Amino acid sequence: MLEDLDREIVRLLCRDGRMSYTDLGRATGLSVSAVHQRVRRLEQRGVITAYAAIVDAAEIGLPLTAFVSIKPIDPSQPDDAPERLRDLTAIEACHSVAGEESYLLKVRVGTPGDLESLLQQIRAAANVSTRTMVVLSTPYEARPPAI
Amino acid sequence: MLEDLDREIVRLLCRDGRMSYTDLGRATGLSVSAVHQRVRRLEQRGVITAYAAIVDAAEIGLPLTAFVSIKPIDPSQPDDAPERLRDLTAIEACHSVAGEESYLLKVRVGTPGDLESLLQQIRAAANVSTRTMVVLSTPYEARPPAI
DNA sequence: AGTGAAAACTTTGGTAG
DNA sequence: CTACCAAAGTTTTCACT
Repeated sequence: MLEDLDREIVRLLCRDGRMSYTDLGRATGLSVSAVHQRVRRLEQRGVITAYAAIVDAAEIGLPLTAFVSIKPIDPSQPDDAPERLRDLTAIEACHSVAGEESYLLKVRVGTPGDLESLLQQIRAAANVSTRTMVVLSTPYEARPPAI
Repeated sequence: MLEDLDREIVRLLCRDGRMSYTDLGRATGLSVSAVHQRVRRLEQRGVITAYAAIVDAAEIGLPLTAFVSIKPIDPSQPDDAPERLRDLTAIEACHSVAGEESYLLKVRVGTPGDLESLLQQIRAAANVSTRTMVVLSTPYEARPPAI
């Protein structure tokens, strides 16, 4: 699926997305231009999809995280909940899941009041019922994959 | 909580973690050194905690994502599940949650067989029962916060 | 696929407004 | 806090293997 050198490059960039090609070259035993070419290929193939700063949500005014699972109220309607919810930027992720409920959303807001109004918006926009798991603390998150 | 300029810098770096200080300066109207200093301060204050490449999990051999909620079998025992589970690198995130269950884990594995053995390891390591929501597809994920 | 080298650009630290 | 400068380092492209 992925060659050893590429795996190692991806592994390093998951741990430090700003690592320089010089350092990647040193770490992999490749020249700067060889690493550069491999990284570009990984980006083009869609293995690496983006680079991002990881931020402490509480520090940017979003101290309240929750997981919201949703269930259609009328299961005969077409299921386009992800598109209907796309503009609610408090929703960080939307996963289609097997089981009782149809989607699991991860949301981040500032206050319980914000969560309440977000849930109302979700229910109205997607015609769904919601079940909410409020996050009390996050021992760890966004750990790099074991590759 | 966070000044307008800092908010804008954080916003830009969440969208492109490899953006140069030169470009951040252009985007914010600051000089390179002013941006540089602000970014360093944001890192030191713990607002920006890391930079990471975002990777397509399927492309690196982890096509199966699941959310596993866990409940202690013996609620009188001390609750140190996060530490007991820390070495299971297939666990990407661990959130303490309000409600029926005590933690919600996000896990990534290669195959259903890997998920089965991971669940056994989770139950054995933390003395918990598990409930698993298998992810069928992910319309979106890791969207940058709305700040 | 890989290397090495040159030009353009970025980072970083000092100094000063 | 911000700006400017200059040295050191990095990125990017290209010719060659």
